[in-house]
Amino acid sequence: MKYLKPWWSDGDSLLHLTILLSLAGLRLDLDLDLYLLLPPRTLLGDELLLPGGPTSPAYALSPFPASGGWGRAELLHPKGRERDPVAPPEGQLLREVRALGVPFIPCTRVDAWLVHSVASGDADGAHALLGAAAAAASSAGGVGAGVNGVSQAAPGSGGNPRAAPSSPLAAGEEEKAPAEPTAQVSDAGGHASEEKEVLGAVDHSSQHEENEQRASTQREKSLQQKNEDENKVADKPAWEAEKTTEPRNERHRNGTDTSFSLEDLFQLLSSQPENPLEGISLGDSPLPVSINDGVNSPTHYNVNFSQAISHDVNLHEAMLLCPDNTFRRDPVARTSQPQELFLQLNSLTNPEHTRSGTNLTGFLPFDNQMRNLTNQDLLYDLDINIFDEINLMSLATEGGFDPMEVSQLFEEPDSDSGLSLNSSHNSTSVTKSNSSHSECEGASRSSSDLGSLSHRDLEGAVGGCYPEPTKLCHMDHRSDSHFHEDLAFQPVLHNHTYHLKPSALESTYETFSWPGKSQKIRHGYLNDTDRNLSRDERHAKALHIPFSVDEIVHMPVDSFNSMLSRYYLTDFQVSLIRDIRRRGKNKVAAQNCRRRKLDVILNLEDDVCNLQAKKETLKRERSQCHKAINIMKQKLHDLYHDVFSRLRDDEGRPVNPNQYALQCSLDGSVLIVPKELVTPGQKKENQKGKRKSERRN
DNA sequence: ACGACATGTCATTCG
DNA sequence: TGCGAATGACATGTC
Repeated sequence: MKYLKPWWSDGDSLLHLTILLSLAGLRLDLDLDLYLLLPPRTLLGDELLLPGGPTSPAYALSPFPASGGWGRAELLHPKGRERDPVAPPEGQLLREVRALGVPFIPCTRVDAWLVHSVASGDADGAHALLGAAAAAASSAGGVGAGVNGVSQAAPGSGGNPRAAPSSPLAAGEEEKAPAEPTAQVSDAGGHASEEKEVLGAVDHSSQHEENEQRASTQREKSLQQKNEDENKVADKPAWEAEKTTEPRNERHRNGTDTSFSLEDLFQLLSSQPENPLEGISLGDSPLPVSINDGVNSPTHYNVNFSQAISHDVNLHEAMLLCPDNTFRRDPVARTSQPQELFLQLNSLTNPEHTRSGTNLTGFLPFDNQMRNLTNQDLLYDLDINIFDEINLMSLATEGGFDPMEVSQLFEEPDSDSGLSLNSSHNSTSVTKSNSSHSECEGASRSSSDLGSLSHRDLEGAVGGCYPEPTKLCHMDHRSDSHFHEDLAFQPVLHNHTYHLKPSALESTYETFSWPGKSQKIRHGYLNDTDRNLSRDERHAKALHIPFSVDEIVHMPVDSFNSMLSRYYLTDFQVSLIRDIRRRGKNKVAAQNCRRRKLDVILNLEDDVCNLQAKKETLKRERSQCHKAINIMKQKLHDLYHDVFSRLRDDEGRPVNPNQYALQCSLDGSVLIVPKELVTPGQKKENQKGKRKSERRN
């Protein structure tokens, strides 16, 4: 446990709760479900306890921290509300919310949590959550000056909360004055020192025990101060603050107004459609809050929502896979989002009012609205895009895709359905997260279905979320509604895809055409991931073929045929799979063929070289042989003449070599034979040798 | 702009 | 007859 020492120590006003959320930390932990339970009448001087809080405040808000603590960020009530080191059941948490009458701040994904609550049957808890929201909305009077003041009070953020990590440090100078009873709005000057202190308290785990003791002591002190302030506030009705004509921000600045309605909060939220929290500067001073959730009696306390609320926590951004969602990116759309979000909230609480055009100020009491709600209403209205994605997924798995539909889908550049090639991947990740889903108490009655899927098989599949054959067959027999209900929990589960780059969904718009010679992929629409995929891989992905291309191509024919028979595949999918297999095999064959051809060419070239070398060698050998032969012949010729020069006839005269020849007999004897008697062959040889010797001479 | 080269694909043949 | 391998021919992308 870590105690965050408050940066106000005057203790004469209601507590200005500022939870310093590290923007960077939140960006890194966007899947954290953050709830801020802000106990009423928490006094200034109370210490902020972040159960299970590790080193980072943002991380400490995780509902499932590694330490096992219950990641609620709450103020320890001076009256001694004991922290609960053990994670309470979800329903208990919701009941606590309702019992306390405190608002929940829709940080990161509390709305997703709401879906989870509804889906898990905890309608009461969902109502409690919605109650606070609806109560705030019901009193909405438009975006007031206070809201604007808050929004304008974030010069350091530059309108981009992500770009202003230092904005919490840039809170107003006025807040440094301990005499200020309440924090001022619009002071973007800095809680620098305070935050440093807080962060320091968090980071130095070695001082943990010391901090805890100090916290305990200070809680006792603050308890007295809080009771005093509580009495002061109790004397001032909540509506009184509303009566004043003084601009809210001015009132805040002057410290004369210590109330801040949840309406203000939701006006802030609704004024920022893209990110309900975007316009709230971390440097904003605490806003006095007057809470009336429509269920419990009004309570008053001050919180610094500006710092308690995190950025980058819009449900659409956190849950859906639409990083390039025009809903968020389009500046024009942004301007229209406040009402849209508000209307969504309205429709959430009472769809009929929305349809009938009830304005924002015409809300029925929350309880009346909520009684008319069903879980399906809630699920439907929470985010229709989720079901768009689900429907398309089920279409792929159950009915297959019509080529024209697929083509139309992919060629629609303005499509904002969220269904994309990446979304299918996303579905995979969502499916994988069912394990964590099942960890949630009462999470889902169908989690076992999806949770039983083989991840190993899914990982290799091109199409993303596909079960094993037997599981798929089972799923096919389920009703659509059931299937959708299962998948409806996806947004509630941890979805880590919102860090995708805006280009991640560009592949959605890839031109899809059936394989053909004239086909040309418009790579401009492909993201880096899909650009690396082959055409067949993209097609298989688009048609949600539940096998990887490698499997399709390299699988033995028997396994391949049995696989096709085991899966419910459309003719279109089967045709594509067979084409993929054919093309894949032919591609390999072509590669092998070219490799062999190249090898043959190389071998032939080697043969040529070898033969040429051999030819040269033979030439040399032949030349050497000729030389040797000539030498021998010359020696024979010389010997011949030498022999004749020594020969004498019977009369002692030299023998004429032109008239006689030497002839070797078989027994080794040498005879002098007249040339007339020499055989023709011997004669020719003798003549040849004679001519050669003459030429040589 | 052009050619060389690599690669994928189709059509066809062959075993 | 079906299938896979092999291969020529063509198209396309890249350098």
